[in-house]
Amino acid sequence: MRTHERVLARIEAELVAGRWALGERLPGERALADELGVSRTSVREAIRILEAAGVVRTAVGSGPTAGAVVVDRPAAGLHMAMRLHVSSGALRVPDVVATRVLLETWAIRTAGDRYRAREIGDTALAGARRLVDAMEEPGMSSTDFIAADQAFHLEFARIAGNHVVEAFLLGLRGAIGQYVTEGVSRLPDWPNTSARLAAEHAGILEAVSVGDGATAARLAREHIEEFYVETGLAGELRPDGGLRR
Amino acid sequence: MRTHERVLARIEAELVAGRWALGERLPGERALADELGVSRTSVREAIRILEAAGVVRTAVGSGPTAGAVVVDRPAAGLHMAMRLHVSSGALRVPDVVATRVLLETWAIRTAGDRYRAREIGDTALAGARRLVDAMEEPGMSSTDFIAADQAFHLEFARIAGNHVVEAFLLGLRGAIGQYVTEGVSRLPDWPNTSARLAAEHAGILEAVSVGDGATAARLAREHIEEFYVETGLAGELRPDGGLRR
DNA sequence: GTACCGCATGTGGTCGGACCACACGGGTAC
DNA sequence: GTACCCGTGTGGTCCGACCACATGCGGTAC
Repeated sequence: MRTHERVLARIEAELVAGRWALGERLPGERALADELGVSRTSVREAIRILEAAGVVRTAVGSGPTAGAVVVDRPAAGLHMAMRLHVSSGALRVPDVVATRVLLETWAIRTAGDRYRAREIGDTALAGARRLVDAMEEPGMSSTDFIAADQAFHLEFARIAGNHVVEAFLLGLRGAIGQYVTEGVSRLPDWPNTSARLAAEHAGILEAVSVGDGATAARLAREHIEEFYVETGLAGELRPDGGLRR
Repeated sequence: MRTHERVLARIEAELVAGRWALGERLPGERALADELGVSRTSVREAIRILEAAGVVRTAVGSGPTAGAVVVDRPAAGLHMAMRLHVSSGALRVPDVVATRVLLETWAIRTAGDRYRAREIGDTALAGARRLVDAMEEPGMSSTDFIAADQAFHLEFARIAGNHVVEAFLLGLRGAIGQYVTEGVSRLPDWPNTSARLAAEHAGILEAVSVGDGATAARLAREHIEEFYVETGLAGELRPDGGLRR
C-alpha cells in the first residue's frame, strides 16, 4: 500500500472515530506528517484526495478559518467524478437523462407527499416559487434561465430530504448543464420554448403545493423528456418511457 | 487558482479534446511538468485527484502498463466519496436504503423488460444464476454470502445497461456493505435468514427470467426493506413504503 | 488609557533535487 | 538458441527551502 493511501486510511479512521467534528481543523500538514512518521508530501496527497471528495476544505493563512477544515459536501466528489466521466464520454447523455428522471420524479413525488402529510409547509416552497417567478420574466438570458432551472429542480431534492438523492442530483448537475446548454443552442425559438418551460415549472410547483405528488412527478417526467426530445439530442423515445439515443 | 487546479483543468480539457484515448498513457510526470511549466509536485497532486475520481490508473515500473493510464471507472470516485461521507455520518443509512431501493427496483424492472423484449438473452442472466446457486449452498460463511449478495444485486444494474445507475449503485456498495454487515451481526438466526434471502434472490431472478419486470421489482423492494427492518436498523416503516429511521 | 499600526507567526502552496523500488527489454555470456 | 543481467524509465517518497497569505499580538503614538 502506498504511503499516501495509508495516511488517507488513518485520517479516515480517525474521522470515523470522531477525533474531529464537523467544522474543526485537522492538525497542520507538518504536524500530521510528524505524527504519522511520513513526509509532508504524502500527507498533502492524502488531503488532496479528501478535498476532492468533499470531506475537507483547505485555506491558507492563519486563524480559525485557515488549514484543513472538516466539511460535509458529499456532492463535491460525485460532481467532479461525474463531470470528468461525462466529458470523456465514459457516461452517456441518455443514461444521465434517464437517471435524472428517475431521481427527480421520486424527489418531486416525495415533496408533494410530504406537503400533504404536513411535514413541510409553504415556507419550504418559497424558494421554488421565487425561481418560477424569475423564470417567467421575459427578458431573462438563456444562461440565467438555465441556472434558475437547475436551482428549481434541485430545490425538490432538498425538500424531499434524502441527502443521498440530493448528492446524486448535485453530482449530475454538471452533466445536465452540459447537455442542456447544448440543447438550448439547437432550439429554433428560445423565447417561446423558455416561456413554455416556465409554465411547466409553475405547473409542477402547483401540483406539489396542493399535495398531489403523483401528478407533479408525471409533469416533471414529461417536462424533462419533452425538452430532451425537442432539442434533437434524443433519437427516439422508447415505448416504455425510457430514453434511448 | 492553485497550480495543481490549473494542471487538472488542462489535463481535463485535453482529455475532452481527445488527446488521449481510453487505455492510452499520459506523458510521464516529469514531461508533463516540463510541458506545463510547473513542478512535478503540482502535476502529481492533479494526477492524484484524477486517480481518486477513477479517470486514470497509475502504476510504477516500465513498459506499456506503467505510468498514468486513462481508464473508465466512473464508480471509483463515487465509491470513495460515498464511503467517506457515510462513515462520517454526513449521509444517513435510511437515505442510503431508500436510494438503493429506488435505483435497484428500476434496474431490476428494466432488466426484466429487456429480457421480455429480447434485448438480452439467458446468457446475460448466467452470472446471476451462478450466484444464486452459490448462495443456496448451506455452508457458506456470512462474509462470502454478503459478497455474493452484493454481486447479485449489482448484476441487474449491469444488465439494465444504464452506466450512471450502475456507477451510483457501485458507489453505494461500500455504504450498503457497512449496514448489511452490521445488520447480519444482529440477527438471531443467520442460517435461517440466509436461506430465506437466497430463496428471495431465486424468486427475483425467476421473475426477471420470465420477463416480468414489475413483479421482480416488487420482490426486490420487499427483499431489501424486509431485511432492513428485520435487523432492527430501521425504527419504523412509513405507510407510503419509504423508510424512516 | 486608548487606538492604531506593523511585524512575528503559522498556515497551505509550490518548487527543485534527490533517492528508491520496480518492471520491462535489450544486450550479453554461455 | 537460451538464460541471465543490468540499463533505463516509470511512479513513490522524502527533504529542505521559499512564497503568499491571514491573523493577532505587541509596541508605539497620541
